[in-house]
This record gives sequence, structure tokens and C-alpha cells, in this order.
Amino acid sequence: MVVTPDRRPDVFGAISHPARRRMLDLLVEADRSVNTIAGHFQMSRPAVSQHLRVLLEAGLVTEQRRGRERCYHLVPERLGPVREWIAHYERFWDDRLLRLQQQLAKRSKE
Amino acid sequence: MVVTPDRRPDVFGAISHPARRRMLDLLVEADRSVNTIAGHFQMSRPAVSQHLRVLLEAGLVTEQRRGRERCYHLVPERLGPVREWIAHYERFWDDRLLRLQQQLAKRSKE
DNA sequence: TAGACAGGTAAGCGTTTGCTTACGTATATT
DNA sequence: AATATACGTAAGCAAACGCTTACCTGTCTA
Repeated sequence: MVVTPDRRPDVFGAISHPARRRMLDLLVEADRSVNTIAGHFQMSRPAVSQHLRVLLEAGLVTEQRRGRERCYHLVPERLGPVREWIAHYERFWDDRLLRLQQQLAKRSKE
Repeated sequence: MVVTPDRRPDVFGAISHPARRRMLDLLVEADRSVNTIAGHFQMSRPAVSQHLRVLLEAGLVTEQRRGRERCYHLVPERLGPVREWIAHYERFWDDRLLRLQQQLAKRSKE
């Protein structure tokens, strides 16, 4: 996972681990505490903490202390670089999938 | 870079290294030989070979022997998982960027 | 105020990554 | 046939990853 000169691990590295992608997926639905997140994984809680830190340092999530809990919150805009990079390959997909994606995007706004 | 049970390194791992993403970007324009690709990087040629192998094993490229050269060819469909995953976050982008992306996609088809 | 609970941090350890240099193999050129 | 070219493979090594257990701090609650 490449660390950029400003010591911020890049987003592509952060999402390269399936557990971290699943964590982001969980945070799409709602903000969640560490224990809530850890409940979805078999690894130890410190391991979850460490993954969350990678996401935090990549700017993909923020944390907010609420009492003794720590609530993690998704920052989807930080996925921009991935979205932009993959968009360069847009022309390679067929129209059907493209329309499907657009409809999904449209529907979720309604 | 997580290796899936079938020993095929997953696509997210393969694209987590900036050099490998640049290699894919180069192959969008045209199929290229190893030396042509290596010319764009400062690392040694074997290092380039090793990166290409990661891409090959992830199914993101194919190779074709042409005389003593080896031509690498992009397989953009294999980026599907990335595209699909990022599409889950589609609703978070604003309309302007969405339309821009759609126009780019449309224009490249004309 | 004495636990209990949430969760970060440290240390340690085996594995993987990413690079290098050295070398091997197949094809092309003279 | 001898040599040059293209490129893969092997070995070695430092650094990064990903995980564990042990421990620490801060906040709630009985």
C-alpha cells in the first residue's frame, strides 16, 4: 500500500483489502461504532481498529467520539480518485451495463 | 494484495500500485511490448516484468508472443468488480460530475 | 469509587511486496 | 555459427502488511 509523500496512504491502497471495503460498505448504511463494525468480522478487535486507522488516514472515514464509543462516518468523496480513474475505461463497457448503472444512480436519488 | 483461493490475485490488489495503474493506462492506447512499457518507468526491466505478471495473473492483461517480443494487451472487462463496487457509492456524487462522466462515455463512443 | 465497557497502542512475528543484480532462454541479425 | 536483443526467472533483502496478545486510557454505571 503505497504511502504518498504527505504520509497519507493512498485510497487505492486503502481499498485493496476486502475487509476494508466491507467496512466502507457497512458505513454506507449508517455511522457505526467500532464494536458494531467488529461484529461483522472474525478478526480481533485491534485488527479492526488497525483497518479503521488505514481508512482514517486515507481520509475515507472520520471518527467522532460519543461518550466512550467512537463513531465512524463515511467520507465518500474521497473515493473520487478511484471513480475518476475507472471512468477512463468507461468506453469499454457496453451500453446495457452503463444504462443499468445510470438507473441505479438515478433511482437512489429519488 | 490479497490472493483469492483460486490463486488469482484480486483486481483491487493489482491496481493498488500506481505503477501498475499507469501500465494499464498505457495499454488503453495500444498494445505494447515490455520494453516499450519499461521505457516509461525508472525501475529496472525485471521489476516491470514482475508488475506485468501481477496484472497478468489478475486477468487484467494478456500477453502474446510476437517474435522475441511479448505484446501485452488490456482486458478492460476485468475491471468490472472495481466498477461495480464503486457504483454502490454512485448516489453520493453530485449531478454535475455524473453528467460529465456520462458525456465522456458517450463522446468516446462516437 | 470500584468495576465494567469501549477502544486505542505497543510489541512481536510470520508473510508478502517490491526492488535489485545475476543469469537463463528463445528469437533475430550478421 | 556467433552475437545481440527481448524478456523471463531466481535469489536475496529491506520494508510493509496483517494479525495476534497484552496492556493502557477514558467513560459510564452500580
